[in-house]
Amino acid sequence: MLHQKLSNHISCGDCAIRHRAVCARCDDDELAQLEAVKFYRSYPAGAAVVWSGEQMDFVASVVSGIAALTQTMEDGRRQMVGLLLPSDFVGRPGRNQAAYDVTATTELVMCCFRKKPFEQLIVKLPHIAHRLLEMTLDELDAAREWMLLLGRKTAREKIASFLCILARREAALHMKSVGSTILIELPLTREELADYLGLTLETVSRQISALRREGVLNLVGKRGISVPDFDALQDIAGDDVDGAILS
Amino acid sequence: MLHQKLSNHISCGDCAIRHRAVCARCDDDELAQLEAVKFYRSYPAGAAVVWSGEQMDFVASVVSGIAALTQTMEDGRRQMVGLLLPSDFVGRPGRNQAAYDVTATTELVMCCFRKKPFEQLIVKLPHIAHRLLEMTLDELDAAREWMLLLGRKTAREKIASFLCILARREAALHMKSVGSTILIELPLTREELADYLGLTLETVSRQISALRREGVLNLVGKRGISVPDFDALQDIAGDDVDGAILS
DNA sequence: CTTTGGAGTTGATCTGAATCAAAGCAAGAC
DNA sequence: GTCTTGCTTTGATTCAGATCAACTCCAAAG
Repeated sequence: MLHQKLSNHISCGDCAIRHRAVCARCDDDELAQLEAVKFYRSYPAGAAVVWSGEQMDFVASVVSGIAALTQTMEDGRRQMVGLLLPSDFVGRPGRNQAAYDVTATTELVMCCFRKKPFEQLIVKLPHIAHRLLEMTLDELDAAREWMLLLGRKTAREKIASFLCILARREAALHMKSVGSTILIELPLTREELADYLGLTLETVSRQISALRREGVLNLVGKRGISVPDFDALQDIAGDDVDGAILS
Repeated sequence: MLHQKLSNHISCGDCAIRHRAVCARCDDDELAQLEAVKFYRSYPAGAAVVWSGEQMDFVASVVSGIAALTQTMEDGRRQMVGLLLPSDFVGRPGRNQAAYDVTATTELVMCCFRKKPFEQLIVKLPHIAHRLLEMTLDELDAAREWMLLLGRKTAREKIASFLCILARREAALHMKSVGSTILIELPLTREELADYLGLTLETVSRQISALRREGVLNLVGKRGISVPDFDALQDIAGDDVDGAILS
């Protein structure tokens, strides 16, 4: 990695961007500058953050909760093009209009920076630009992985792939190995899932049911899914596992 | 834009990256440093530049010709995830292995930089990182546009969308308005087109034939396509035209 | 010239996912 | 309690695009 491994050596605790996106190398003075243009916003589940084409005078980092980027065609067909998890970045420096609909799919807290001063800071503090580049490249890789899913995978594989991603994340968060049973909390409704995977909500429901019948997963309420055998799921996902890149 | 509008104030003429990707703000000394780690490579149409997972000790910029990024599943299903046009950037600073198969779809010339020294230059010359960020964000937007195409558009719309992109590019290159008849030279075979659009080559062929029968386009040889009425094509593509973002 | 082979087209058939339609199920409102 | 209401599941049917299979075209090789 260009950047030293992310660390929490700056104690602040409440704002992901200070930890991850921006500040791993900030000194106190620089931090103070960021601090000056920072503010928080929170949204209830389902709320819109901005609509595509609207003025957007801030950039932001997700602190907690999950936000979705979606594109919509005139006739109503929708495609989710990004899922923003804590520490992910929203908004494009140098652009004034939102390029996508941004909505909160769960309760959401974002740490925002007014755009003008943030852009000035990018120029003044080169390591912020580096970190942004690093993050953008990661998003680009994720988007390309998703293109393979959208273009070539079957409904069954799409569902399995998505659950695999959530499961890996879950395992990483709790520092557990992916061996034992993993409990996933779906952050999306069936319809949102369909919009993410390029399917209809009926197909999503059917495929989840099919996997349940086969014992690959168990439903825990409506949003919970437990995966007893992660390898089986990964197998169904059809992912090119050796494609894991070591940075 | 973060960066001042791209200009050719540095006269070199033979290398896109010096014009566009990197050097719009370089002074002579900085240019010399870039020059020292630069070399050219050319590939015939169809040649592989690198395979996914291989060691890749350089980054590069396309000078002329077109390269494709593709992902492949174990069973052979392929999805193209990027089309690199002149001045586009290949390779990720900080990563040693290629993440995708990179192949030349036409005769291709690339301007390469050895990776280690290039990475040092990124740190030393902040505006290079800015320009890379700018380019990566553009690619991310393009990828997300493509996700909508792959997930939600019909075969007919996919073909029309792709031709629209080529036509717009063609019109921009020749500084012509998109009003009159545009002649497009397809840089891909039907099979590559299918891999790009998430279709089979038969469907691609059928849809092109259908558009020809309807008079939306004319075939000129095998690779040439003329579009008498660009608006009609754009209409079929179903693009959200008002989504055009002003930077 | 003929042969060969790669690229493209076209046709017949099949199938996975969409569409249309009807229940089921839980949580909150009243 | 029972009535909404939003989300989800399930079933029947349809259809766009995949698959399988010929066939055409053209350029390069012999």
